[in-house]
Amino acid sequence: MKGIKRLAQDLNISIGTVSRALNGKSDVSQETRARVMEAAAAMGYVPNQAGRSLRKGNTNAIGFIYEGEVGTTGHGDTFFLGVFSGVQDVLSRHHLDLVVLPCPRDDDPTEHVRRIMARRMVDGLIVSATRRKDSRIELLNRAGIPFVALGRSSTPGTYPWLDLDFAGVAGQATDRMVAAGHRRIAVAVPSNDVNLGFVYLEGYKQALARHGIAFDPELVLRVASSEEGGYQAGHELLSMDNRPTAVLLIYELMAIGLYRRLNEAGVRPGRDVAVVGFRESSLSRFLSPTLTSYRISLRSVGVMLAEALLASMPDYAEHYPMGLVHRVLPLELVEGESDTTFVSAAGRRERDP
Amino acid sequence: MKGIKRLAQDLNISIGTVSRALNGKSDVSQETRARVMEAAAAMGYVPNQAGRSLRKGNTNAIGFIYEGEVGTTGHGDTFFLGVFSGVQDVLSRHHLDLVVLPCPRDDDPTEHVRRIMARRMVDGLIVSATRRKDSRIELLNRAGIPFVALGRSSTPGTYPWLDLDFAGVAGQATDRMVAAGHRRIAVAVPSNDVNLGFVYLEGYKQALARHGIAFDPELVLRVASSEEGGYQAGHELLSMDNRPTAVLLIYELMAIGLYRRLNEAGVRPGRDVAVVGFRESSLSRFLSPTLTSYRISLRSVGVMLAEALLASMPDYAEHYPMGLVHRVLPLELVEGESDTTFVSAAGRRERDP
DNA sequence: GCAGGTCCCGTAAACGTTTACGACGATAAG
DNA sequence: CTTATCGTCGTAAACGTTTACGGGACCTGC
Repeated sequence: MKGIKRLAQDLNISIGTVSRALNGKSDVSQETRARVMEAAAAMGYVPNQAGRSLRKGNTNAIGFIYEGEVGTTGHGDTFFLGVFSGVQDVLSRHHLDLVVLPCPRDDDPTEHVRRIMARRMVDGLIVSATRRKDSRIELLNRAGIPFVALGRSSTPGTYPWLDLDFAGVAGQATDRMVAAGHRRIAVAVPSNDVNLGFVYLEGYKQALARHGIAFDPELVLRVASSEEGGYQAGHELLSMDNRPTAVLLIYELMAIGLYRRLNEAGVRPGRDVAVVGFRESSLSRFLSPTLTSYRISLRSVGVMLAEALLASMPDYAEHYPMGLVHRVLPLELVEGESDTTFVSAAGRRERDP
Repeated sequence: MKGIKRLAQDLNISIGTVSRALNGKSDVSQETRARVMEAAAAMGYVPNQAGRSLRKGNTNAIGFIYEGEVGTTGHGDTFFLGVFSGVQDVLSRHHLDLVVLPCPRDDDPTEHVRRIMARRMVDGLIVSATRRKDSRIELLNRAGIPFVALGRSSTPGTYPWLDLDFAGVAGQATDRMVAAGHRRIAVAVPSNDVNLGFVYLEGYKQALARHGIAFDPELVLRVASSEEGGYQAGHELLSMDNRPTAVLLIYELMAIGLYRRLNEAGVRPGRDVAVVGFRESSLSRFLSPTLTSYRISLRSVGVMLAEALLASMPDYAEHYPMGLVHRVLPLELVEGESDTTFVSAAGRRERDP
């Protein structure tokens, strides 16, 4: 005999009472509750999840959907572990498990979500790398499964989402470059249709418009969000006849490849070309020149994602009275040498034409 | 009405027959089997996992235990996503899910495993970052839960494990350095008691012994496996009175910090100091100088981990007739500039003392 | 015509929980 | 003393599946 039945037998109590005692229901005396708790602790009793799920219709698990393929997410491969960590911090407080559900690379993302839903293996979902028009969101909306999106989408519906302020950051970075005297500013964005690339480009365009600079499509470098992509971006940069004097990277890791390509060509990053990147890690300050970048704590992103999700789930909403979360998270500027050195150089160039 | 019952009702068949048809049991006619299959596909029936788990006593899920904290694993934070990807590739073929179970950072790892086992939420486990003496393994061994360890451990028991050949790699790298004329070779290993650090150091020591070079404990740099740790290693290196001419890094990412620290001091990596690192990513070849490193496909590590685990699980062993896996995976040398340039420099130094 | 075998299929129990419902005793109110 | 109220607890059904068991229909060979 196992589980709650064993516990009940040992204590000469009915299993119903044991269950009520463990779940903190009101109709059980203080004394028996104490006895049950003690006995449960003694035998290391942990409720069987399958039995509970079957009866209650939930699973005590939250799914995290991402795409395992490097470079397709617009983040590269170091992004998610930090986020997982934050998500798990919150979930563990509620005895919820994190189920990571990478979309197999030969599978259609929409079909992936459909299967997950059908199996009813999670109570809620975190879906990342949202596309500009995302049929997964449509699907989840119709199904009524609680979920939160990391990254906005133009797909309508009342669901919580979080996003990094890539528009703002692209705008600020552009402002910063313009203020330093740059006129031709290149921008490296993911080559796929992930939404953040679009958002990022918008911020860049609007900033250009503010400063009366015409948008030149040639300056948009569509590459992978990796070292490789950075190298590629450097390559394209160097091959332009009217070479840009600054370049914005959407992902920090790209700086490694970009630096290399520029150095190969004898072009010094931070001096001949200003570089700005995004995303947290200690990487930026160990590059040479140190990278000016916009930082955000990935763990905190994970924490907020989890909180936004729980806030939208009836069973947990009381702990997270934040309603429907639509939040754009700001990033923090960390000045490095990769563009500040250039400021004077650009200034000089401006001063004596 | 839902699930299999609904299906049975629609077809005027008993639910038992429907279940048998779906599960490919023998005692069901070809005709009814076809009808059931068709109807199931039509209504998009997917068996309820909770019901099935309760009855069968399994969960169709595999857990992956790792420690979320950056720097404590000996790998840093980009390691696992690649491995996950490979694991998932194999699991999805068997309709198994991957449940990622990061050990909360304020939690005891052993207690973490104990809880997971008690909840019976997975059919098998992959446990990473094994310690030299690992009580988690002891626990799992006693409980008889199928698991595979990534990284050997001195804890006894008959369980499958995989390991990267850090001993061999440290030995080869040392040989290589000695052949290039180096005598004082520093080595950077994780500051915690993760087993691979120990293994790595052993390979290094044995290689030294082969060449008749005395082991100098001062040359062992115990730092975090991160950019930061690399910087720290560089710092310690520079502060030595009799400075080593070569340094082995256990983790590629450390090279970034090391390079920076050396450059700050006007010491050129690859020329004044030879550097060798480990682990796959495109990082190595985008550093300057390109890093000589030992490479392995993380995805393939994941694939092998999953296969080794399934081979030890009765229900899946038939597909993976490999028995109990004890395998040390070799890494492949990728020559870069970070030590080859030095070969001649060291040679010169050797030649005219 | 009868024993034995084969092929399908239905019945019902079981997995471990939660929870609606009712029962019991004790106490309080009338 | 009766009746209502309250606090506590046991009973049993339900969640969706799988599977051991048995039974009916049909065929075979004597």
